[in-house]
Amino acid sequence: MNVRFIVGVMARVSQAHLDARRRQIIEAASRCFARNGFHATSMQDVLREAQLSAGAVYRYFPSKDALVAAIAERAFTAIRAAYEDAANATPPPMPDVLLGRVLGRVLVDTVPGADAQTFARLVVQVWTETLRNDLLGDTLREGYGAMRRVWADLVRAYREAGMLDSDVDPDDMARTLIAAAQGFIAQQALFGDVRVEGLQAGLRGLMAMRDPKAG
Amino acid sequence: MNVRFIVGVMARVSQAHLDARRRQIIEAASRCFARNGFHATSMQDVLREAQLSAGAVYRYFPSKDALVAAIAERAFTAIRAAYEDAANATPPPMPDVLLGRVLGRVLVDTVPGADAQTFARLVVQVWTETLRNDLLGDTLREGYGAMRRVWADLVRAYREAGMLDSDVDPDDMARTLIAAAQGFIAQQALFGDVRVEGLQAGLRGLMAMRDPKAG
DNA sequence: TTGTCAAGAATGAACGTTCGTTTTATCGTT
DNA sequence: AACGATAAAACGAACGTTCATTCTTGACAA
Repeated sequence: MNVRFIVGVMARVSQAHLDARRRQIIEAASRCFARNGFHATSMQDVLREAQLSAGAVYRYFPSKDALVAAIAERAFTAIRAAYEDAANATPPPMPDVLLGRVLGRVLVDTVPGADAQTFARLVVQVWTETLRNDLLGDTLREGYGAMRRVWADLVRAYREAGMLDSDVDPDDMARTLIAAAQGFIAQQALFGDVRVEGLQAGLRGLMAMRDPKAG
Repeated sequence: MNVRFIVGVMARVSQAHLDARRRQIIEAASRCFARNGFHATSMQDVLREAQLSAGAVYRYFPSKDALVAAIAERAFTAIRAAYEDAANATPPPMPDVLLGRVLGRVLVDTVPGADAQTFARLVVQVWTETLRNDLLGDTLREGYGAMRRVWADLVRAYREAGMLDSDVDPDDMARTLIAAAQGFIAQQALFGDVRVEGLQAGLRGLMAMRDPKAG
């Protein structure tokens, strides 16, 4: 018995070909899913978009669910990286700069092939899928929890640097900043006419507010 | 010939009964759709949840799409009313109070039968449906545009009252406030452990920030 | 008040279609 | 020639919807 039977025989096409096919499928499916959602998109739709047959696609992904999971994980990874990179900057940038970096990276850099709105739509579709897929839900909650902790540390750094005149709970403020980012992504998905600079201006406006009735 | 043949005979059951049935179907379907989304929920699921037969449901709604549309419109109406009521208060409340009123009303008052997370999940599902249903998409964009105008006026009122030390574009700031609300709804849907008071604290934290490098 | 009856309300099995997936045949590379 | 990669047809299952039928309601005659 040849050892190659254990480790597998050489593939008939190059690894680069296999990788390219896989990416071709994922990108075509992403476009379909962003457009119509995971469940209103049929495998036939994906096959047509990828210009591939059923047999070809099912060689790379064992099921539609696996394809959905792969695409969701891809989105998770991109978003989490963007959030963490932005938070790692020292000294901590002001919220408008911080969110600008996160959203600039998420909506522009992560998907070179697709436009920002397509990716934003995919993100919203992934949100809904996490509501019914416990595995995806756990992944999302885990990532969100980690992000909240990192950003809460950032809020503490604001206070220590004298940039924040308030004893606000760092976790509350982290959640609020993340909510602003999520809302921006939702608007990008739903309306498509948003600019990161607009959100940044709005945040600076909020930071410039004061209550005349307060001390 | 009796005149009743012209205006139609009396209904065999009371209008109250018909209204109750219709509400029963809508609420059962809302629970299903919030749980699994519009397309991963089968009519059989809805029938089971409503404890009704197919024929009964199809007497009240001509198709699944019509049921989806009715539920989406219902969510639109509730949300738009919450936003506009909050903005009509004079003098304009600070953003934390404003968003607290919107979200308190949207997530608590609008759906007495369902809990806040169920309604939030339904809202996110409606978002994704507007991406593929042009009719719903137009309704959403129309409502969002109206909301932006109302809230931009509110930002102008802030400035005139001396509560906002910035020449920020009112529309940018309106979008940002709405984004915060949308992000909160997303978090309520996805994680379910959010409190409106937390968002309000976070907004007050943002308003208490200042850049030591700036003038 | 009670009994009768037409019509509306509700049922659930069955329909045609489309789904995700599998199987079979062909192509292309080594 | 051999075998993996792809195409294309075909599969059972599940979908939304329909329809022949049964149940229920309420007006009206007695």
